[in-house]
Amino acid sequence: MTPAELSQAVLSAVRSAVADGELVVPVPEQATVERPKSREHGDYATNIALRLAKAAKMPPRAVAEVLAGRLAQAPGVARVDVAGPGFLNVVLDTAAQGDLARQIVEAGREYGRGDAAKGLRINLEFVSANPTGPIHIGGVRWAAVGDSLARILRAAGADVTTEYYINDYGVQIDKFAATLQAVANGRPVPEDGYRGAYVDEIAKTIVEGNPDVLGLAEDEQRAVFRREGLRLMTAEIQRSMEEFGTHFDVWFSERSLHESGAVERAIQRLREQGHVFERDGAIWLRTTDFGDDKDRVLVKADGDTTYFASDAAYYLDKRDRGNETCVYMLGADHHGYVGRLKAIVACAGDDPEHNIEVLIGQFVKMLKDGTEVRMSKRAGNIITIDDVVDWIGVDAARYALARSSTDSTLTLDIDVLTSQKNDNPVFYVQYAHTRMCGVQRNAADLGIDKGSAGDFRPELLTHPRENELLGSLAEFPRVVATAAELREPHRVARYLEDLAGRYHRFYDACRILPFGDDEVTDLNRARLWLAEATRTVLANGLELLGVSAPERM
RNA sequence: GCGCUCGUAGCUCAACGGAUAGAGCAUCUGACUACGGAUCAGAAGGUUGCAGGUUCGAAUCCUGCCGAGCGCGCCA
Repeated sequence: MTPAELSQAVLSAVRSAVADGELVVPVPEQATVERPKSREHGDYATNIALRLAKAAKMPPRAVAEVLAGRLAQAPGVARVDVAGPGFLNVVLDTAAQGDLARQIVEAGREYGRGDAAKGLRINLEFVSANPTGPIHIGGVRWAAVGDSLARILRAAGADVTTEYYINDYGVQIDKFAATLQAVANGRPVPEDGYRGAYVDEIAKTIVEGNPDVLGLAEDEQRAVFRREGLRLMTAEIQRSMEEFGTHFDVWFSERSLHESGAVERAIQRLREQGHVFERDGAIWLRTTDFGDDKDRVLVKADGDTTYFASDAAYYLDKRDRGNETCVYMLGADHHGYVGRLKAIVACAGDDPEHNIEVLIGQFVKMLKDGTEVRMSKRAGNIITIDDVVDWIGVDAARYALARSSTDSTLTLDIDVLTSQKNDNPVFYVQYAHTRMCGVQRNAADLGIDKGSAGDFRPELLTHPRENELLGSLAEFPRVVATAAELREPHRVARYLEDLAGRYHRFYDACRILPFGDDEVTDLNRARLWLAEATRTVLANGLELLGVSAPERM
């Protein structure tokens, strides 16, 4: 008995009551069924009566009374009570609930996957940091969250392309090249240049790879440092991302948009849509037609195209590649772009409510000795993705960054990260997984097998801890679907922490394997099914977060 | 000034409009001669920034105020 099946049973009860004339309401499309916080409220509760009360012109409790008797007849339902303002509290038949363990074990890696986002072609762009330095802690948050979101959306059935936009065109790259050139020549870093050990390393690498470069004319030197600096830094970022378990299907070059003429074509297309105009010698897009607070320049009076023009071209390119929805994950410092990005979509004749989604995430704040560390790429005091991985490893880093909502700023204490690595909840989750693996090893040593599905006796799983564990396992598919729908990977992490806690408490209260030379009972085998089901969900969930599920720790 | 986001336990953070607002860390008290104690049991900790409103019900939605971060270029 899954929540989805129970939800259908609730709707059947409503239909039945309506058919009998005891309830005069339109039958709703969905009925929410949730796990009550308190076990006294049964295995599941539904607020359907509260929702229908107004339409039925009846008190909520009266509606509940009408539905309770009918719902109690559903297969797998043991009892239905009316409680509080009109909730229906449902107690499941033990065997019906316990059978879920078998379903999960048999589904294996497929358990949790669904079709909530089936048919959607989504382009997910995240990180996209300038290739003028290593990825810093802020970018790492997007790497962890974005990559998890891609995995979750795919689990929900979506066709996802992950993408990194390389800003390899424009003045920032020029400044980076100038910095490298200055350092290589032993000159001081320019006022608006970049600082940090990585600058010295890259400059050194370029000179080693191009021994003659310092003999070239200034302009020619600059070109070499520009080209090589960009190449090396991009490769470095790609290496960091892959080591972080974050894979991008497409590394998209901004410069390629200019070289291929895509920017020109984009402006032409927008012109044909009737939203382009000229003023003061520049070419503008009338984004204010679609809610932007001011119009935006596409081509400056000096003839250069703007970054905004690149954005427009990039969006159209993504769409031309078959992406139905383009998701942008941006930092809080870019929230001002939302209006103009949506306006691009609208100006192009697309639907800004469907073809684009802009997710704004807050910063990661770093604490050292109790005070905030202000980072600046220019000043060179950044904390990089490699630093964080060195301190706590990929698993702990990804988990720490992905377990909270991106709506709120996240504060990480460097002293805690570097010294007490055990306080990361990921270990709690991973340990639950290794515990089950340990039980399996012991079972194998003892020659104990959980037996075939036909011998599994789910009705023996009557302990309250077993019941709670089963209830949590049943939630997993809904958690994945909700995380995908709301674009909130942290829901998966929070769920896993809850599940791990229930497993640990079950493990503490319910002996799985027989003691000493005791006979192997059906209960032992039933618990092996339950434990294996839990291990499956923990592994599947950790996979969605890009975190390993170790067999030993 | 205008706009976006946020304000929840000492700290870090949860809670698709649902019942008594939850975890972890830190603090205190217990449980190791049987599945790995990176665990478990328990205690303590809150006027969800403040004030109104919407309704069966608000941390959540609306309005105003207070506070924090960020953004308002023919920069990228």
